[in-house]
Amino acid sequence: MSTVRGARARARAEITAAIKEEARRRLAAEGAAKLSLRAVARELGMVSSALYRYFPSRDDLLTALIVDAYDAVGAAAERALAATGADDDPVRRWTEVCAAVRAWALTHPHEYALIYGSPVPGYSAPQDTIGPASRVGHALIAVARDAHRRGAVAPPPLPGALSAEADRMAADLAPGLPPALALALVGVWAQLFGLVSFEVFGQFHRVVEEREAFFAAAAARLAHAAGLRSAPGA
Amino acid sequence: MSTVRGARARARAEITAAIKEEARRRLAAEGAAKLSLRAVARELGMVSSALYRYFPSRDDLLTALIVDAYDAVGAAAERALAATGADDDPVRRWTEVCAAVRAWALTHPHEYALIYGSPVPGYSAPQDTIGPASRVGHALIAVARDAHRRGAVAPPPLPGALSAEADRMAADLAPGLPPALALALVGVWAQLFGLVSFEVFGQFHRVVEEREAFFAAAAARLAHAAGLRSAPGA
DNA sequence: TGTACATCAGTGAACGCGCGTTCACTGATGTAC
DNA sequence: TGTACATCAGTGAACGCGCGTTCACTGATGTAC
Repeated sequence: MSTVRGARARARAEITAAIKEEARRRLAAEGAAKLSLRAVARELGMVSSALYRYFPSRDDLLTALIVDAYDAVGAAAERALAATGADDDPVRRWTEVCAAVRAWALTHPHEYALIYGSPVPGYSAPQDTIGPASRVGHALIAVARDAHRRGAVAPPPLPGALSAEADRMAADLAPGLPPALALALVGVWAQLFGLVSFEVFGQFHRVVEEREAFFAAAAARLAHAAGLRSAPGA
Repeated sequence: MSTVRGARARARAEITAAIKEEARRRLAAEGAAKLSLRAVARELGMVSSALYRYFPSRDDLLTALIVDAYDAVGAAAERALAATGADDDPVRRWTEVCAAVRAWALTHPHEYALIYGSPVPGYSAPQDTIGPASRVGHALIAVARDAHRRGAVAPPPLPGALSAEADRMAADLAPGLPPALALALVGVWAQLFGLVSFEVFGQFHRVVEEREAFFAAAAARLAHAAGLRSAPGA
């Protein structure tokens, strides 16, 4: 039972959490490539070798941070999704999920960079990350699925050369949805993170000033580009 | 005269180039955060202190690499632009510029990461980078400008809340073009790099297989999203 | 054309520093009888 | 309930390593007269 565990297990969970918390702080200060076990230990008042009781190596700590970050942004997207009803206007639901992703990214820029920025060289993400990594995408698919159920989607025409690809995408990611919709969703999913990354990474410096309104408008256009329409009954 | 300079100046230029070349190789191996002057020197058979004759510090070397990378991807975009005529189909021109950016990114992933990935922590880009950084954007604007001249643009409607922002963007970035077009261009510019980054950084792993065709279709949709239309005379 | 001097590239040692990881250890906490 | 033992967290020293940057220096190349 995880709820009725001994003092030792409780202490272990608490210290593991404290290590990750401090590591996130170091991430902000130094970046992922320079994240150092010794610095984390020092800040925590521990000796560096003590961390090896919790994480077998630096890379395992990094992996834990990556999984946590994917989970955090995924949870933010899912909360935004859950805060709207399946019968709400699909375009509005879509933009709210997008806005939640953006808000999380702006408040956690270094964790965002960890998962959507340049890959950390020499580090290759293990299998554990692929589930959490797909949560945002699945929240977007959920919006599209509800819209589709209500007949509020009109996906853009599918180029012939991509019809097999689109079939595969639909089967893998969004079973039951039209292949053209699945293909369009993958495209706008990537484009959404282009908007967020440019804002978080500073490319909008002196280019976009009214960032919130700009993003909201762009996200709504992404919804349309994916084929979502404002539903008749909304 | 830079063409008739002495042996010393010529040697200096050559060695500076060799240092940057080796640094780019190290970038691929270690990533920007871990780029080390000593490793570059070692690989070049020099003593590490000798590099200080060429770059006053590690950060200055990084800056030079960043400027070079922006220039390289900008030049690739401009070549693609120049290879098409102002009277060619705007959507085709657009996708060819986009394809050139993608091709450069795929062949220079680490330099791409340097400029469009997570910012290097502790490093802040100086003024010298902002000119080169805008070259891709300006190539895209050039496509839109020619299309506009021929009446082949129909920018999407401008949300009222963004009309001042759009005016400012047009004045700053694309004088003479309709504000709604300027605003849309900034959005699709960011979205283009979302597509490229997801491919280069591995987010398309097991998601997109037919990457070239997928990208071409997405880029063409971006052109439409910005308001470009296939021109009547094309 | 020849000489004296200034400029510059590159050397090698040294500075003070931080890193990941291992290992034998101490002492406290938990478990089984 | 009490005791013996096993488990575990944390210590501190050590390993071998790499880093950026400074500095006084040597010797070659360029410049001025």
